[in-house]
Order: sequence, then structure tokens, then C-alpha cells
Amino acid sequence: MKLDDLKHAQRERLIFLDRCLTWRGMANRKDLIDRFGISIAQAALDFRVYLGLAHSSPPTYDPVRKTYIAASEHEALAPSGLTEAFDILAGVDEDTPSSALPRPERKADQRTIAFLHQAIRSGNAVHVRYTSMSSGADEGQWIAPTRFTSDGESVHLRAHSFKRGEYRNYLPIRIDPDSSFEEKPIDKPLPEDVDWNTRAIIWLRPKTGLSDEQAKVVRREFGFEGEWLRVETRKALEFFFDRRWGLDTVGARLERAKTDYEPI
Amino acid sequence: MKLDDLKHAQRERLIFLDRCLTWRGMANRKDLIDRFGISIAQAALDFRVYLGLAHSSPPTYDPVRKTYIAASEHEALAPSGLTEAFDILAGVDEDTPSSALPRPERKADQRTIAFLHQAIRSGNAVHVRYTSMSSGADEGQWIAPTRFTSDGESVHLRAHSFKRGEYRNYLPIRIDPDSSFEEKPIDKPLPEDVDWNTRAIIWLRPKTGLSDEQAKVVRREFGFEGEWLRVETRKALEFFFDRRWGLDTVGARLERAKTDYEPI
DNA sequence: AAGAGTCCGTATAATTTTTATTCGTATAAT
DNA sequence: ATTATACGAATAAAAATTATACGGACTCTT
Repeated sequence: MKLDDLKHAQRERLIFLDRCLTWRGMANRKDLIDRFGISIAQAALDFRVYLGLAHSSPPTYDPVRKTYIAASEHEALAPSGLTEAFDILAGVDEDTPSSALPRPERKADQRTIAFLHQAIRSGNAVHVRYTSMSSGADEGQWIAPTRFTSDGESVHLRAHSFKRGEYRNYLPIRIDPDSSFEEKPIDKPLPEDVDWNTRAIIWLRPKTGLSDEQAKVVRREFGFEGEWLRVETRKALEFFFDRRWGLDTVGARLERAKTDYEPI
Repeated sequence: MKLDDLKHAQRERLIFLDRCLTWRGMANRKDLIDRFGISIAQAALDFRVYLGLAHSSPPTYDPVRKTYIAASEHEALAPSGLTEAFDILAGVDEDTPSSALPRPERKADQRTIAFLHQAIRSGNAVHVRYTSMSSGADEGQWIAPTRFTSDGESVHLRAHSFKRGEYRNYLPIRIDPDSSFEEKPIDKPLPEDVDWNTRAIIWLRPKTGLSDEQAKVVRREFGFEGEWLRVETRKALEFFFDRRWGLDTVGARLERAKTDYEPI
């Protein structure tokens, strides 16, 4: 019996349960009931299924505290990062501001995104008017969108620009919603998107100048033991890396050691 | 009939369906089947329920393209931001690197987090050894944890420091996993966490020096019409704001106009 | 020391959700 | 014409979930 053998709904519930045990170290049927709106009986069944799955380090019921307590050597069924599981730890008050810092949410026009998605699917070129920060609004141009990407901050459109003769990242929000979005087939095959199909392996190390003690903290914080932390992405996204990881700020605690490229 | 009247599982499916229609502009039963592992029959039922709910702007079936197409004035049942719905647009290839830039994942020790969570729940003080970046490891100290917070990058612990006599934000990863985590009741009531209970209303405007044209783009990008963008958070989290929003970088396109504080 | 409250557990039947299966329609591609 | 792929609808069977009732262990209050 494995987690994957279960139906989607129950699997979701058990993963939630697993995270409660992992990060809170405790769990109740009530947790499941509150989160998923199921009955007590079903929550009890879920617990029993969970106990069946967690044979390596099963939680135990503590009658004094009236909860299940995770084993001290608890092994998560579906490992998760702390950031990912933050909602499990954060108490939610409806009225007051969240306990999470609000993120800069980029807006986007649904219709525009749907047009672009459509063009990607059909493999057509599409006509858009694009405003770049530097050169201002253009007169309209044909681009061949290939996919959406994300730098963690906002969503980008990866597309071949016929004007420039290369692949570029576009911000959908800067596409005029009143563009024609006219589609046309691509006459000759596009060149390969080399940067997309190149793996960028970035090796990071604690910033030069940190004391040994500090470097040790940084290593622990980012979870690497040896000299370097290895991060893998695509060359096409590498441009966003330094900003996303804060390497360009004064308080940076990591710096690049080297970068390897290899075709995918 | 409303979305909230449904059971959790079906609601999840309809929200997914809603997002497909919103951002892709199209949806098939197959989308539901692939995502949730349900049967064709159930997917068909879900579609019918969705059509019943979306009375204001129902999608229509296009027999030529063999899909449902969102109405051009489609109104989302459960509005979502583009970032949030990115996974709906991103094609997932198992083997190749993701189309999203990897984020710096902070590690954390599960056992430590569980101890802290426990202390928060019971309202006890807890003994920890903390390593700060500036002053190095300490000899151990008592803190009274109150809650977890998040700056979007990593998770913090909000706690009253007896040593400093004030509330502070701690990084759980910097707590020595071999701390005693001994608990003791708090003898006299803690002072109020004023910064936590103060609302910080931050007013942002397009950065001085941008052209009118550029300012217009910034306004559209962050979704505000008037002079300012209003963002609300807690004073206790304000310290992280500028970095999170990139206001401290050279390429910043927003700047603070003013900040108002009011008790919550 | 007794009683209330809360968590747990089990078990049954009733209900709801989901599946499996079959049949029929429309469109496009070969 | 045939095949393939979308769709819809209807049925019975299977599975998941609920409602309900019962009992045990522990804590807290009276």
C-alpha cells in the first residue's frame, strides 16, 4: 500500500496530515475536519490509513495530551519544505492582516493570456503591440510564443521575435490588451531555442569575507555540506537568477563560484 | 447553488476547471481526468455542475475544436492571480528542468519547528541556543514564541526575548537543533506585541524619474489607477518589505510615498 | 469521588460520490 | 466509408463518506 494508490481526495488529506505531524509534531482528527470538511468517521478512517502507511515511524496517540504525537524520528511520507508548509503553522485570523508579508502581485489580462496560450498550442505566430520599459510602445509585431515561464515574481512569455531574430522573454502585462492577436502560421521552421535547451548549473558558495562561523550558518541555512551549493535551471532563465536569490544586494550571503552549461 | 455548497473535493475540481477557462480560455474533461484521476463520467458531471454555477458567463462547447471555450466576458468563479495559476499554463516535463526559476529554499529542522510550535500552543517560554549572523552563537536563552511569520522568502519565528526585553523575529534555522528546548511557564504576563498589532499601510508610487509613459506601464503592471498603490501589512513585518518588493535595488520601479500606522 | 467534557476507538446502515459500461451525436482526418 | 475524438445521457455497481450509537481513557471541575 502506497500513498499513490489512494484516490486524489484522500491522498490530499493524508499529505496534509503528514505535514501536520512533520511540522507541528502533532495532529488531531479535528485538523482534518476543519481543513476538508469531512466527518469524524472519515477522519478516523484517514488516521487508520495513515498509520498503515507510516510503518517506518508511526505517530503514537498520547492520551494525556489527547493528540497524536509524531515519532521523534518521524519520516515524512511526502517531504515538504518549511516555506511550502507555512500555512500549516500560521494561524489564520480573517479580519487582521496576514502573518505573511504581502507579495507584489503582478496583474495580467485574462483575455491576453488566453490568446497567447492559444497561439502556443496551435504553434502559430501572433500579432501584438508591446511596450518595453526602455523603448516605449511599438507599432505591433509578430512573435511566435513557445511557452510560459516564471521567475518566481512574475510570469513571462517565451517567444521568438521575428523583429530581432531571437528568442526573448516578454511580460504579458506589457502586451496591449487591444492588440489584434491575429494569428498566422509560421512559414519556415523556427530556429532552436538554444538558451532554453541549455542547462545552467550554478555553483554557489558562502560569500567571500564571511567568517568560518558565518559560512557554517549559511551552509546550514541553504542545506549544503560541502564547498558548493548546486542549483540547476535553464540558461534562458539565468538572467533572473541573481535578483531572485538576492545575490546582487549588499547583504548577500551567497556568491557564484562558477557556472556550467550543458545541452539538455 | 454556490461553489461553497459543494464538497471539498468537487470544489477543488471546479476551481481548477474555472482556472483553465480563465487563463487558458478553454477546457476539456481530459484536463480534469489528468489532474484528479477521476473518470470520464465524473468529469462530465463536474462540467454540468460548473455550467450550472457559471450562469453569468457560461463557457460554450465548440464542436469544431472539441473543447469548451470561455465566454469572452468570462467571469471567474474563484478569481486568481496569474502567478498563482502559473502551473495551469506551464507544461510539465518530468526530466527537464522546470520552466520556473528555482527559489532559494531555506532548510529547517522538523524537530526544532515542532518544539517551537509546541511552545506557542502551550504559551510557554522555551530555552534555545541561537546563532545570529553578527554576534555568533549565544550561551542559550529563554524566549517566549508567539507565532510563525513569513517574509515570502523564509519563515520566521516571532518571539519575546527576555534578554532584550522586546519582541524579535528569529530564523528557526539558526536555532541550534541540539538546544535543550526545555519549557517553562511564563511568570508574569508578556507585554503587548505593539509592532505586531500595528497595521502598516504603505503607499507606493512609480519611482521618481520615470517618464509618464513608463509610470503608466508600472501602474498597469501593479494594478493601480490613481496616484498610489496601497499595500497593507503589519509593522512587525515592515522591515522585510523593501527587500521583498525590490525597492532597495537599482532597477526598482516603485518607491514609497508614505506610510501610515494604525492599531489593529 | 462523581460527573462533565474531550479526545480517542469500533461498528453498523444509510447516503452520496464515483466508476464502469453502454449507447448515441457531431466533427475532422485518413 | 472508416476511424478517432470530443461531446451527452443513462444505468447499475462499487467505493467513499456520513450519521449514529456505543465504549474507553484521561483531565478538569465541583
